[in-house]
Order: sequence, then C-alpha cells, then structure tokens
Amino acid sequence: MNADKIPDIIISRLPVYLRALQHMADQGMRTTSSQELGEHVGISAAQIRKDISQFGEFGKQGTGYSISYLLDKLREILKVDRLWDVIIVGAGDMGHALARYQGFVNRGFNVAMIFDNDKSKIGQKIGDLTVEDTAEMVEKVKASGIRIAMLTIPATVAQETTDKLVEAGIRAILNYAPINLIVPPDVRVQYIDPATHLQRMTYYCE
Amino acid sequence: MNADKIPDIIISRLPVYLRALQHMADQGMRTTSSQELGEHVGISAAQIRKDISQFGEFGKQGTGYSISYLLDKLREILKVDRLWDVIIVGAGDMGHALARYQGFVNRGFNVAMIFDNDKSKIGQKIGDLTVEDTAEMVEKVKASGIRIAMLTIPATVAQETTDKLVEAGIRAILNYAPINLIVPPDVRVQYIDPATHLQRMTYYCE
DNA sequence: TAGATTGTTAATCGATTAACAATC
DNA sequence: TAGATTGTTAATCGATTAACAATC
Repeated sequence: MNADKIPDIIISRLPVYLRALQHMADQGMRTTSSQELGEHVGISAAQIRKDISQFGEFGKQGTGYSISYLLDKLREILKVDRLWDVIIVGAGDMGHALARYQGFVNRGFNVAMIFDNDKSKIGQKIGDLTVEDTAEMVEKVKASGIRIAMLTIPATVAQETTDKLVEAGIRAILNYAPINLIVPPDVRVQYIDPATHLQRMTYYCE
Repeated sequence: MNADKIPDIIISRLPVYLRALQHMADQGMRTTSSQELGEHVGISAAQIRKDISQFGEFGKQGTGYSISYLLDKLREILKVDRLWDVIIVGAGDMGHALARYQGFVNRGFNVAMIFDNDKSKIGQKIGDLTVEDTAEMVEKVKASGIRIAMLTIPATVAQETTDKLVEAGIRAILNYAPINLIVPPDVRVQYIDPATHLQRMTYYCE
C-alpha cells in the first residue's frame, strides 16, 4: 500500500466502487473492467483506474479486475474488513429507523448502543437494543472503545452532545442534525441533512 | 443574476450558507462577514466571497453582509423562496421518519404524498398523510405536477421505480436506496446511504 | 498472435487561495 | 478620517482526462 497521503476525494469514491462491486458479485459476476464499473457508478474509466492504482496493481491487462479480489482489497483499504461497533445518539424517528436498518451488518457496521435523554424513551426496546440514558453515555462509550457515532438529535443540542462524544473517544460522526459541528482535527464528520440535499437540486428545477 | 453557467460545486455550498445564516438570524444576529460565516461552516472567507459574488454584489465593504438580505437572495437563487411539494416512495421505517420530519417546511418543502406497494401499508395514516398505492403513482404524480421525490425503498426495486418517477415528471430524486441510479441528463439525483458515509470515515480510524 | 485493458505519464481543466484596490 | 471588509484578479494548487506503452 502506498505510504503517500491519499486525497480525501479519492477515499470518498472507494465506498461507491465497493458498493457497486458487491452488487456485481451478488449478481454472480466474476470480473469487470474500469469501463464497465464506470458505467455502473457514473465515473470515467480513467479515473477509476487512477483511483485504484493509488493502492496497488489490482488489475490485469486484457482481462480487467477480479471482482472478489478487488472487493477484498477495497474492504481492507477502507478498514471495513472487520465489524465496527457504532452508537446512535437520539432515539427519535430517525434513530429508530437507523437502529432497525438491516443494511449495516454486511457493510461493516454493528449498532451496539442507542442513547436518549428523554426519560420516557430510556429503557424502551428497539430490536435487540435498549435505549440507554445519555447521562451515562461518556462513561459507557469510553469503556467500550467505540469510535463511531450517528447523531440523530435536535440541532439545538448537537454541539454539546458532540463535545461529549469527542471526550468519550468517538472519532467519526455521521451527523443527521441540520447544523455544522465544530470538532478537533482528528475527528471526522459526515453530514446527512435531507433539506440541504433537496436544496442542492431545486436550483436546477424549473 | 449571472447568466454564465455556475459550477455545481458552488451550488452545493449555497444550502450550507443558507442553513448557517438561518441559524444566525434565529439567534438575533443582523449582519455577518465572510470571515465569521466561514468559521461557522468551515469554509475559507475568500471562497465564500467568491461563491456569493457569482450572483451579485450582496455585501458592503467595511460592514459585511446583511443576514436577512443574503437569506432572501440565497433562497431566491436556490428557488426555495417557495414551498415545493415532494413525494416519498416507500413507507418503511425511513419513509415514516421522513414523513414525520418537522424540518422540511421552513426549508422550502412539503411532503404531499407517500406511496408503497405493500397492501398492508396502503391506507395507513402517517400524520396528515395516507399511504397510497404505488400502482397509482405515475398517474397521481403527473396530475399533481410534483417534481421532487425521496426514495426509501429496497435497492432491488429502486431502478424500476426511478424509471416510473422519471416518466411521471419527477426531476429531482433524493435516493436512500444503496444503489447508483441511471437517469436522463435532465434529472438530478442526490444519494444518502449511511453505510457509504460511514465507510468514508473508517479509512481514517485506527 | 490479435484484441483488450491496465497502470501511468503528460496535458488539460477547474477550483482554491492570496492579495489588494475600492469603498463603506 | 481610520478601520474593516468586500469583490475581483492573478497565482497557485489540485483533480481529471487523454493517450499509449506494457502486457495479459
């Protein structure tokens, strides 16, 4: 693997390749080319080859890429060749939907805990999980060593909760609250805000 | 307004500025600078000035930007100075969570219909909405003139459903299904896939 | 072998940043 | 006026694309 620093924009495309390759493998395909993969993900063949070649020579001239081999390599690069425990903070509608989502486990994630500060929700069962008290969150997350959180709480309390998550050792946050979070440089945040995503498209609507 | 084609990467930042300005306005602030706004959204002051200046001269040297004026202008540019009807396709957990989400209305969107093909869900009430039969979707969406859809169905049926949406006149799709959609060039798609977003961050986790 | 496709280089294209005159 | 901050230009930086030798 290349020791140089890989641009984040390349890293951001790898999960898309991974997902498409997983889909191809599910369909029984054995090999693919940068051309074919590009058509599936809407990215040029040249860019796919360049992206992949940052990490090694995984293809063969004339025949392309072995899907299962490239899957293994991408999972290894993205570190999803293991199962990451994650927590959910906020047991509202969105927290519930994520807690019940079946799509995490075969993509490398396991929802291990869910927290809320609403007394009426604490103790409630969601599938295998029981809603725990946010007051105990820092302690429990520290003890668990969990590094990844999904935030599904109101924007008003998102920053203070983020500060607690960082204190608890969380290093990656998937933020569903419609607010920009301030975090130390070693903490990553990804934003999911449906209204913001929709507003990116209305510009083009007549 | 500038008649030149504005790069999509600039358009994609405007909703983030809009959200931050709305937050500032809610806090009672009247004016801001590119410097201050930049600190809120994690973008350089120079870039914010350059982005905004694509559309006109909305600031004043020495004093910065009037928040309410810039809000008005950004809403106008993004066309969210009106209320867009949107539909939800798929009344599972995620569809339910979006149907109940309170954050759309003051960002320019109104959930007008929700569809599912599961007989046990059709007729079910979700807030003010009643789940309708996907079989009637094309007809009803055509009649309504609605242009925007949120897709919360399994990946296996996402492409065929997308084809129907396009036929029905939908021009913007917020896709929660973990699959790349193939659409004509005049249709926009935004992707929300929590597993993909998480996989973008595990690369950086130890 | 002939055809296909990779990995990589160089050229192009586009986005970001730094700097500063204009001006509120 | 003095200080602050915009809008814009030019320079820098980075990403994408095109092309092709290498080779399966």
